[in-house]
Amino acid sequence: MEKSIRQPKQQRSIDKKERIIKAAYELFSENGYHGTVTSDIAKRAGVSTGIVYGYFADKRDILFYVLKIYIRETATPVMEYFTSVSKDVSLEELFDNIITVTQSIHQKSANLHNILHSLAFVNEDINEEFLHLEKHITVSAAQRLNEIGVTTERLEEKVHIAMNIIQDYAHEAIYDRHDYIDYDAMRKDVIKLLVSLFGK
Amino acid sequence: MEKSIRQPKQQRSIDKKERIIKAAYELFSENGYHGTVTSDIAKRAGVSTGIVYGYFADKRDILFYVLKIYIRETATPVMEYFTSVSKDVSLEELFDNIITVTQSIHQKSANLHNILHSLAFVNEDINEEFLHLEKHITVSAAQRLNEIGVTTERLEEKVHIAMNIIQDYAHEAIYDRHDYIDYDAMRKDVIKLLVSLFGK
Amino acid sequence: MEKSIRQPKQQRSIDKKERIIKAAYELFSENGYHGTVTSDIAKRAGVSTGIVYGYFADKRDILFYVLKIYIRETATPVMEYFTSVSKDVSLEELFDNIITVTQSIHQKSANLHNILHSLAFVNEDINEEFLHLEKHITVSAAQRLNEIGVTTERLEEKVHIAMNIIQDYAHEAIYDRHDYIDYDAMRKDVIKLLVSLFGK
Amino acid sequence: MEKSIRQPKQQRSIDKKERIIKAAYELFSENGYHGTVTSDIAKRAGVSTGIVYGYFADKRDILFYVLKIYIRETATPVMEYFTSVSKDVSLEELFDNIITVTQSIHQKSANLHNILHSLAFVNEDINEEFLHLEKHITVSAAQRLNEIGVTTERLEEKVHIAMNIIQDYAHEAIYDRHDYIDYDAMRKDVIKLLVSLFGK
DNA sequence: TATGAATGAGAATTCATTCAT
DNA sequence: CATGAATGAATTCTCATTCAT
Repeated sequence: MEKSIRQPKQQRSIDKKERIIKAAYELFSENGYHGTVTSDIAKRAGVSTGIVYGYFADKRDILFYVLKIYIRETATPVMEYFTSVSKDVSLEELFDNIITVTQSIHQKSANLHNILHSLAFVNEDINEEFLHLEKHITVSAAQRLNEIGVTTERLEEKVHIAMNIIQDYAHEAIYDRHDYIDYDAMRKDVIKLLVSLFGK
Repeated sequence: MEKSIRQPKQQRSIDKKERIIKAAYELFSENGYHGTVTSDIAKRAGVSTGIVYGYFADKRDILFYVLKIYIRETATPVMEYFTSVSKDVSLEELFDNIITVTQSIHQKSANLHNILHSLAFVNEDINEEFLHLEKHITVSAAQRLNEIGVTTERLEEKVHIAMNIIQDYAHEAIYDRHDYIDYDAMRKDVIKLLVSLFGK
Repeated sequence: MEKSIRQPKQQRSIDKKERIIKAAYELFSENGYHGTVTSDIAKRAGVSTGIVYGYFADKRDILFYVLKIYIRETATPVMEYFTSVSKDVSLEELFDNIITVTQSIHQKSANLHNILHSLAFVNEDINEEFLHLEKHITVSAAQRLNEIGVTTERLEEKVHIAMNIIQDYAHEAIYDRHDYIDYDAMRKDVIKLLVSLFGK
Repeated sequence: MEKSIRQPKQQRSIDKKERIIKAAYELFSENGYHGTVTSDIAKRAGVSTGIVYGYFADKRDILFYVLKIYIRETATPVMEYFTSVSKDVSLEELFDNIITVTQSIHQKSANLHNILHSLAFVNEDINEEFLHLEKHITVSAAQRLNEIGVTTERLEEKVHIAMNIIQDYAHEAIYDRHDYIDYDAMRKDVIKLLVSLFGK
């Protein structure tokens, strides 16, 4: 007796499915996965509890869709910047812009970032998805850097390091807010460091 | 109706409290906070379910103690290394050793690391604790680096950056295991980068 | 706010109502009443969920119609045999044939038989229907046996007993399949017993 | 993370487990399995909903225990009668007594009988249990009849037939209550028939 | 102090039935 | 008449916390 998940064809239904995902996205960000109950998702989406299970197999399935949105939102802006950037951009400018983009992403979803990452430990599917995302970004970024003239060895390893540095900075600058840290000064150090990472 | 949490004076009681914390530490690492039920903590600690609430206000309180242990275990080895290291150590050697130490820490508690960090979003107390830890390490490390002869400006900002790089590397090297990444080569890049961060 | 159940006049509608009953019949047989969900009935009938409630008051109402079909299918073949059988048939042959007929009925609806009977306990209407069916068969059979020359006293009581024996045998022979029972030999015993029940 | 079902050692606990089974027994009899909700079982047993799942894996597990009680209650009195009866009892008396015993059993659990039997169609475990019960009774009864001097062939087949006749009679006499049937007269016919089944 | 059985509020999920289109 | 998405009450089961012993 298989459970059939509605495949929304009508625009109205698509809207509804997306409203549910959006509501879950917000609530997971605010209260975590375990701190969010399905009926609240439904309520915020403006639908009944029942219909949630018309669109999703279970609560975890909703999480999975949220994860996909998160990944899309995370990856897209950086990728777009990479593809749009001129080949003779300076490394300083390149990283400065990437940090800006990354920060704006973090602004809206840094909570979710950690929540999803911590779930990745318990859930193999989520972990897979993150690994895949990282690979995608790393490979693309490495290729693009190469086109831009970065010819250093072990480009992928360096991209990984760079990604981490950028994300950590973006994260810190938004959240941690240690009062003894000057985040603007720190940003300059970060950029200088990144340049030295890829420079000769 | 005041709820009095036992302040264990007897050694037996101290042992018991610590056994509970240890059991929780392990189970939270293995299954996450929400994947761990209190009775299992009690069982692993070899005590009754009820007595857990003699030593802790509630489940979250246990988490808090686990966090403290985690922080102690995380901070101590690095701090110890710093205080024991000779003043004329090279930056390469210094960072190489710190990475080694950090990796051995992550080896046993990387799961918990993320679990705790994701809970920090929902729980202000936990967040405070992490901020405090970071400050402590940053300040101490900066001071020690200064003694060693690192005289660069904005030392604390740089220490922050360095901490992040080291932790990310340790984390990646243990978990992510992308097959297209050579983690030993990456390590060399990381060290070089750290040296360039603090070097002139 | 009267809920009006459609009285289908159009042939198309009659078909549809019957398709629903048929689908329910099949699904109740396969999965029981509680194991069948209305939307599956609709799906198998090739109609929408909603229209089911155009033809039936509620799920129980469908069951009631299924019951009627079941009763018709159960009673008809035996009754037909009785009316068609020659007056000078031997009791052996008579019962042998009735067993054959009963078995072919059970073949297709023995599951439903039990499912309906167990629901009869909870639902008075269903119980009534069964009592009525039994009465109908008993009276008709008794009369026919009389015509055939069976003149024993308390014919109706004996018919009841006979009905039970035949149904149990048919049921056992199809389902129970104890490996220590020889069902063909058993059948001979049953027939002999039935003959002795009505014989002098 | 296995779910541990309490194995009650204390008498108090045993009482409680049995109270739950008893409550379920009654409620299943009254309203069927699907018509009974777990919280009602708890309520009637005078316990909390939660503790029910301390003693039973799930609702179906309770059913299984009820089934075992039912089977014990059903089998025991007949078996006891068989073992206690004198070897030179007449078949008339033997069957008369068995009918009496069977009737008293049905008096209290005829509803449950059908409810369980209908669940047996959907649940293989329950079906197994019933087959096993039938085999047990059949074999024991056949053996005992043999000791009493019944030497007819195919004894087990005949015992099966007899069991069915007796149970149907007991059931009818209690429930059906067709007004055109004289159940006392019917009883005499049943006994005569049973005697003729085993007699020479 | 210690036990572990007991509590009961709360969470996920289902499904008969309704209703907007 | 027909559709099938939507509703929401009801149900099973869990687990942090309490309490009788």
